[in-house]
Amino acid sequence: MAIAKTNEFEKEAIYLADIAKALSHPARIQILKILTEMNVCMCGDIVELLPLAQSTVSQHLKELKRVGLIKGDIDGPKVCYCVSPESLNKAKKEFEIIFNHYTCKGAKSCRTKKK
Amino acid sequence: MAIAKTNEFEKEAIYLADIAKALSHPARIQILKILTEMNVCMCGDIVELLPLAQSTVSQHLKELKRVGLIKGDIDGPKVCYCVSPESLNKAKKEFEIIFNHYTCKGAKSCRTKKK
DNA sequence: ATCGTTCATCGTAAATATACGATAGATAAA
DNA sequence: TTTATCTATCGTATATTTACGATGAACGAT
Repeated sequence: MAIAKTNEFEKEAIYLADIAKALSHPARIQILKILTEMNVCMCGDIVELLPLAQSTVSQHLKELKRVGLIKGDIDGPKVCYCVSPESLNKAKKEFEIIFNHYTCKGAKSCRTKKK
Repeated sequence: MAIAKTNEFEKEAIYLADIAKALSHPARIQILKILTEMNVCMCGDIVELLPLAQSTVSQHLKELKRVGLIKGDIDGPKVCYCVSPESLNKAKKEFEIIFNHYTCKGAKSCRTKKK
């Protein structure tokens, strides 16, 4: 990537991009779905539901944990995963801000301003 | 990436992940913001507002175009970019579905089911 | 026809992401 | 203590992303 310029952008943009990155793989979207639909949260259960190896699923879980969207409680040899309602709510609100902001104002097409 | 397993996931998850990927870089978040705040849409304007070379900005614009979040109208030697309200709205609704779905149901913590 | 402007694309380099098997650590059960 | 189970991490291979400069294509203006 040559030299990452990540730090030269706006804080809000960096936060949103980071959440979006965590959501940018189908496996991670499905993991979020699984974690809420079943309230069983074991890694092994998820592995059975996805076409991926255990180690790969573990990596995806780690990425979701990194941004705080899920939590993992150690329960003996198992780890019990669940979504974090707080951070999911925060992300929801942040995304609403861009989406609403942009959809409200952005209706004017380029075509209209051709001089 | 070894062999991409992208096609073995659910359709909705693939779509959402793809939109999220397009939003997963601060530059692209800021581009969306710029395109709606100013209704001037030239690539050159955006280049001046971001710490990136023209060719890099062009690549980011291409990615946003790929998923349909923005459109580019050719206007002589210039290209006039603007957001696509329709596809932005669609993305907004899809994200609401996961976020609402997940935040409504997912409140139960792992801790509660320890047997 | 030539020049300047605007933008996309090409070529390339380096960083990240994705995926797997193998292994290690932690705990429950025997 | 030994064994089985569950998960994280390591090492590794390959694909993708990010970034830049250079070049090329399209157009307006001279």
